[in-house]
Amino acid sequence: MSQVRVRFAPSPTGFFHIGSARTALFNWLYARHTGGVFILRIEDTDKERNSEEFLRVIYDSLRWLGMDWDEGPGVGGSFGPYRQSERAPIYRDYLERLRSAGRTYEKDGATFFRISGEPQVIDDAIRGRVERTEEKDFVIVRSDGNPVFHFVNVVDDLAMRVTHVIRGEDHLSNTSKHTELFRAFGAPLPVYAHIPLILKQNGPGKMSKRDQGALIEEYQRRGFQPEALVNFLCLLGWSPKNDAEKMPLEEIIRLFDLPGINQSNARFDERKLAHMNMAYLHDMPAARYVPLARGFLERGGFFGTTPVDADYLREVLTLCQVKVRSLEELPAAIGFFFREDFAIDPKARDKVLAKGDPCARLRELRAALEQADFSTDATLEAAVQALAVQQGMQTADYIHPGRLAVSGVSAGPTFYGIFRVLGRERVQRRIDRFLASHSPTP
RNA sequence: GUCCCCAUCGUCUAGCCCGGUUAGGACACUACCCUUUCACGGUAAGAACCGGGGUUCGAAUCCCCGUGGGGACGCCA
Repeated sequence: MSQVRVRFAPSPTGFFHIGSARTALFNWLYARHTGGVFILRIEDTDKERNSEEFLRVIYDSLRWLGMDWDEGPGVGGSFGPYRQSERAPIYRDYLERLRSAGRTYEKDGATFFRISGEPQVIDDAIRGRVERTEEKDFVIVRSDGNPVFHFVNVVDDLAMRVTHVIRGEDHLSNTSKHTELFRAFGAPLPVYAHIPLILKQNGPGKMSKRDQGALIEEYQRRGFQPEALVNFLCLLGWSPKNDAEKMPLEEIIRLFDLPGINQSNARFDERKLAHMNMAYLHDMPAARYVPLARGFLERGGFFGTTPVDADYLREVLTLCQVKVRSLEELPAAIGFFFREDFAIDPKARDKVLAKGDPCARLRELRAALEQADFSTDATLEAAVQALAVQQGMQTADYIHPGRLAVSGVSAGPTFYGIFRVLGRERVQRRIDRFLASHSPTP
C-alpha cells in the first residue's frame, strides 16, 4: 500500500481546544506510526469568522504540543497552497468537472450538488460498516461565490491525496455528503476513522471552546508540560491495551494504531490530567526542571527586578519539586524563600499558638540554632532532636512553631530542608520577628 | 421530529472480535504505614458489566427489543 497521508484541517474561527488537539494528535500519531505524511490544512473559507489571531493560536498550540507537520503553512509541500482561502482556482476546476457531468444546478444564486440518493456505505476503521442515505441536494458554492466546507473538504482530500480521514464522530453523519462527492468525481474513498468525542466534565454534551479547561493555550500559560498533556490526551479514546499510562512519546507512537481506538465518547477529567502532569514534573531531572521552572517564574514576573542567586534558586526549586502538580503552583509554594513579608496563615497560627508554649520553644530553638550545623538536613534534624531530649520536649513542639515562623504556613517541603536552604541567619531573623509580634509577654 | 453512533467501577479504561476471568489497571475517594505537618511514596479497602428477552451446558462477551447518552440534520466548519 502507498504511503499514508493524513491531515488535520482546523478552521481558525476560535481558540484551539482539547477536542481539536486530540484529533490533531491522533492524525499525527498515525502518521508517525506508519511513517506517513501529516498535513496541516487551514479551512478558512468562512471569511466572516476567521481571524489571524486564531490562526496563530493553532500554529503555536501544535508546535507547543510537539506536533510538527510535513506539509502545510510554513513548510510547503507538493500539494499547496495549504490555506483554502488561496485555493480558489482548484475549486473552480473541480466545480467545472461536476458541472459538466450535470451534477450541479443554480438556485437562489447558490450552486447545489445533485445527489445520487444511493445508500452511502463506508467501512469505518473504528466503527465498521456504516450506512446512511443522503436525502437532499446541498449547497456547494454560496451565492457570494465562496465554496462550502463539504465541497472544499472533499476536493482537498482528493487533490492532496489524503488516504485516511481521521476526524471526530460529529462528522460521521456528514460523511454521506462527502462520499456522494467522491463518487461524483469518480474517485475512490479514503479510509475513514471517526474517533469518539470528548465530553465536558460537568454537565451534558461534548466539550466546547467555552468549557472549563477546554483551551490548550490555557495549559501552556499555567505551566503544564506538553508531554503530559499529549500523554493524557492520547489516553482519551485510545488505549495501548497493556495497562501502561505514563509512556514516552516514542512508545506511544510505536503502539498507536487505529484498531486500538474505542468507540464510545470519553469524559474529560482535569484531575487525571493534573496527576499526569505531576508525574512528569516529578520524574524530571533537576537539570531540566530547574531552568524550566525558572523560565516560568521569570515570565510571570515572580522575581521582579531583584537579581536571583542561581544556586539558591536551584536549592529552593529542587526542594519543592515534589510538592507541585503544575508550575502554576510554584509562586505560592516558594514565595517565602524570596521575601520577608510573607503572610502568616491565621488558621495555622491559631492552631500553633493554642498548644503549649510555642514562643518558649521558639526561643529555645533559636538559641540551639546558634551552634547547629546547617550543611545537611540530617545534621539539622540531629540538632533539633538533641534539643528536644535536653528540654524534655517532642521534636514536633519545635517543628510546628518553627515552620510557621519561617514560612507562615503549616504545609510545605521538609522542615529541615527549609531551614537548610534558608540558612541560619534568615531563620533566626524570622524567628525573632515572629516572637516580637506574637509573644504574649509585653 | 428524522437519521447516525455508542453503552464495564464516580471518571479514563482492559477483557468482547475467537462465549467458561476471584471482571484487571489508573485517577478520585477512604483507612493504615512512612515523614511527628502537608505532599510524594507504600499497603489495603470500597466501587462496574444499563434493563428485558433470546441463542447456549454456560453470556460482560453473540442476536433482538427497550432505555439511556452522544452526534448530525446551515448559503458554519
